Amino acid sequence: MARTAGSTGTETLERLQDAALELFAREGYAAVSMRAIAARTGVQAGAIYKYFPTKQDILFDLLAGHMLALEVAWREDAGSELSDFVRFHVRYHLTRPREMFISYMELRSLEPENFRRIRELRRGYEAIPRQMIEEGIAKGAFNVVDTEVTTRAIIALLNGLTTWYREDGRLSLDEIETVYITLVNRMVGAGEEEEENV
Amino acid sequence: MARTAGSTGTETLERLQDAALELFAREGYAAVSMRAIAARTGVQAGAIYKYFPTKQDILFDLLAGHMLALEVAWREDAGSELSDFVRFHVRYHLTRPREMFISYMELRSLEPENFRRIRELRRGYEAIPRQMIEEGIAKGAFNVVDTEVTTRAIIALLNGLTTWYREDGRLSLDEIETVYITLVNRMVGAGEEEEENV
DNA sequence: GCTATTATTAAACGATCGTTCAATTAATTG
DNA sequence: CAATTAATTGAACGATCGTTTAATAATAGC
Repeated sequence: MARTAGSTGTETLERLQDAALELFAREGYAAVSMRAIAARTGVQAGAIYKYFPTKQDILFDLLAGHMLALEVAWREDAGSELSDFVRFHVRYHLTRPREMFISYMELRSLEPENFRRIRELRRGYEAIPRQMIEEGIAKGAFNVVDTEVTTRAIIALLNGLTTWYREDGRLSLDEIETVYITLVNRMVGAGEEEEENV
Repeated sequence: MARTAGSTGTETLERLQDAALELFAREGYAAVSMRAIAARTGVQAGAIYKYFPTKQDILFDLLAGHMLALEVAWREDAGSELSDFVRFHVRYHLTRPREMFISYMELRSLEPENFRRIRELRRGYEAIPRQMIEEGIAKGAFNVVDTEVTTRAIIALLNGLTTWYREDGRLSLDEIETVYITLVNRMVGAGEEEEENV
């Protein structure tokens, strides 16, 4: 009942977050106990409370951290075309499938105030393709039947990656990226001649 | 501690299933207690066990029932075109948003054997658009970059409806249906002239 | 090498979980 | 109207939940 040999705060914190990420992604927030997270980390449940005040905070920190990192990453290599966004989104998320999965799967496990905060971050990020689509339409580069439905459908398509993508699958990241860019270009009715120029 | 006035088995069963459907959709299977389902139905928790041997069976029956009803409904008004399937899928699910939502959200809450059974039903249903896409390609009516990714993307697009559709939203069922048919036609590269003939 | 400080354990808290069951009443049957 | 069956209650079961806390060992600072 005391400090264990070789333990440091930062390392335990990282291990806790990774364990929680893995378990939340696989079994869902509500189905994962603090003891399960602790066991996977190699500590007792009580030790978690040195790092997180509540179980809810573990989830919130994971989601908020992901959304903030996502925005930073976009700002670092942002492009102006919708295809730039699609490429970025696919590439970023396929290398972080667990974060992507819980980020849209566990929204409902957030308490009201936490939910509102993550939803705002989400809206900010989704405003990027939304604006690109609207500008493309305004410039006459795109041709869509309904802006709102098309935008939502494209966002759903991109988020839907989480439901079928498996890291060990036969499909390469490059291949998925290329196909998704083509699909989105077609959905917005981008000029047919250069449609395949991805 | 006895039978209540006016109670019948079939009505209580229906009320239990509706309560479970609503709660599972809103809070998630793991976060819903038997007592919560009972309270919404207007009975005590113990009464549920006259109708379901375990909590897991409530979920399984809901998912299996939905998948079977879905297949029956398709067989009743099946078409041969991909757009027929899209129309059917959108229309069927938008009138049953809770069933649609838990059917793909709560797969992971199923115990292994139950999961396998529902996954098989799901594969059977998703084989319908898959085959339509493959046939369209074989006939030269469709033009896709990658059959597998395109098929998965279209299925994800259709299932993604659950993530943003709200019954009280401003968008009409007809409007969403029409846009989705156009989007899918574009994704598969259906002949441009008649693309908009939905 | 002593002293803080940090990290952790192990036990315990009350609450809630899924589930069981004997008792009991309402409805049905003959 | 009596006997049977169907439906439900309410209490209880042990297990597990998130969380708290006192004790204590390992580390870091001087």
